[in-house]
Amino acid sequence: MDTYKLSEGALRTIMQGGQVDCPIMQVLGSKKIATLSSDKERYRILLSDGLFHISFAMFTTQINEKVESGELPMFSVIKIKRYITSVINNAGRSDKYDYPFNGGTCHYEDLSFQVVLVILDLEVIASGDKVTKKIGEPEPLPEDDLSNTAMKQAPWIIKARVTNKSNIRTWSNSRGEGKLFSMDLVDESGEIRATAFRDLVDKFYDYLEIDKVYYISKCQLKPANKQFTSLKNDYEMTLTNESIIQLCEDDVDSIPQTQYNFLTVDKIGQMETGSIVDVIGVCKAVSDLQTFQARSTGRELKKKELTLVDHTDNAISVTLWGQEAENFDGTSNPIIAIKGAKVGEFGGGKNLGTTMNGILKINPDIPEAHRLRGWYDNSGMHKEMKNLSARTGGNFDAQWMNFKEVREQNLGHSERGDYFQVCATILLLRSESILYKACPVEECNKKVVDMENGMFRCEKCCREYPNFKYRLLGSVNVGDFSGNQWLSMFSGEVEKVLGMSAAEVGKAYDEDKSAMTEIANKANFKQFVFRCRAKYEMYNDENRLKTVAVRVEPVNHKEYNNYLISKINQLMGN
DNA sequence: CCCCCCCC
Repeated sequence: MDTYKLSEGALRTIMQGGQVDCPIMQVLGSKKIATLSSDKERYRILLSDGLFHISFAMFTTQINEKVESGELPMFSVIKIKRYITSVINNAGRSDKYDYPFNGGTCHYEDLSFQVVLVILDLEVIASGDKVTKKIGEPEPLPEDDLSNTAMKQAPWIIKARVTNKSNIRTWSNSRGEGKLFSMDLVDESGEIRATAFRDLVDKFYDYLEIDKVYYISKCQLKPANKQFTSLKNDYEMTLTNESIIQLCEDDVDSIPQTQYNFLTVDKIGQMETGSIVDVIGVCKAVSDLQTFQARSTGRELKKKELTLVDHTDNAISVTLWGQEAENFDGTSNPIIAIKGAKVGEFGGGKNLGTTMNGILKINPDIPEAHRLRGWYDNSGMHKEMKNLSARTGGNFDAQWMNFKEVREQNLGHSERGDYFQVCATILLLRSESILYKACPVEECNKKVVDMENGMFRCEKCCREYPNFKYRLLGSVNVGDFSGNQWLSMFSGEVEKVLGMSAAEVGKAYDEDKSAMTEIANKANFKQFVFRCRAKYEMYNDENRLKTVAVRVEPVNHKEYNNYLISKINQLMGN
């Protein structure tokens, strides 16, 4: 009689998630099993690798035919050419399980599952009729290994630490109303956000505590909206009626605490307004608590502004709100770590604000904090910082508007002018007086008088120069769906609109004085975002509204669409 | 299914 060498130990490797290439195994038995969802027959196979055996191997339907046609009698030796392991849910079996997990134990009463080996393709090495007996003395694969595998492979169970939990919030909009809370979860592999709605809030909110570790199973996964989270995960979880959450008190040290993706302060200066970032720095200064009314809601708001600095020698203002502001004490220059701070803009400077989803920690016990402590106490505290929140003056906060709103709101009466930005199309750029000869002095730009003797006189500098520089002056009619408006622009903005430098336009003029119309026409029907300052100014004894496009930029469609969407929501009363 | 997070 022939002897057959089986792949001893292969089952343990496979059932623990490992790979074995074409293992040789022996079929020790098969049993028809009832299936609810399929009308096809299924077989549960007792399978041996000579060392261990398992009783929950399965064949695909095609291979089942081999069983039925008698090609796989008991004791057959097979080469498994393709296989997968899968977890099936035995809900309803109501077994009590103590699942060993990462050295600890997890108790489940209502959750039961099984890892099965599904054989996709096989080759019969020897028919059982020929082999006729069990090879070796295989024992059942130890339960511990299986349970571990089940825990690791089941996509619907995680062991994670709750690093943040929101307040319960209610909402009401056209799609309905309800309440919700969300939490941040962290395990060795990463982080994810989970949200519970409506009655699941009552079911789980009090049970879940920040910093504790839980087994969480059977949640829905959906793509995460990156706009609203700084967590590094493409998905987020939604709790369902099936979800099971179980406190885990053993072996929780291996589950990490909050995971940060810190940006240094200098980098925050380059972030777009509205982005969500993690930051760590030293609280160099803190304002008093300020109380004021929100203009939009009339609600009383409380805030504290602190100045955060780091080893890049940059400083940024961070606004804390409400309770967090009231409780904050920055007198000892603590290290502040914030996960999920929102980048804002004011007067051309950048700032940060804490948000509902963010976490603020004071003097956290993490390496970055210790490094910053050392840096600040040794040298940082004496250094001069570049303040990213400083108002640059050239870049004022500008509300999105359309021209109808500009007209209706009667802008231009304030001392420093009223700023707005509008997405509009150039209808006409006047070609007359578009070009002028300006003082060659860097910062002057005053129009010079041609002395007709090769010299150019600047009235501002009270000097004559042998040269001049060309500059542009724009008078442009721009329109959107609601109206149009004459704007004036200085040289740099006209250059952007024309896609030509002032020197190039000047050269074209020198070569052909009639070229200006054609050049000005290049601007027509181009679309830009015009950031404008409207201000009433006296002109020939007449108080006239002057609107200057202080900055012309290509349309940032993402930002503009966000504005339009919020506008639509407003109109719908959301 | 939320996603408002405020002010100068």
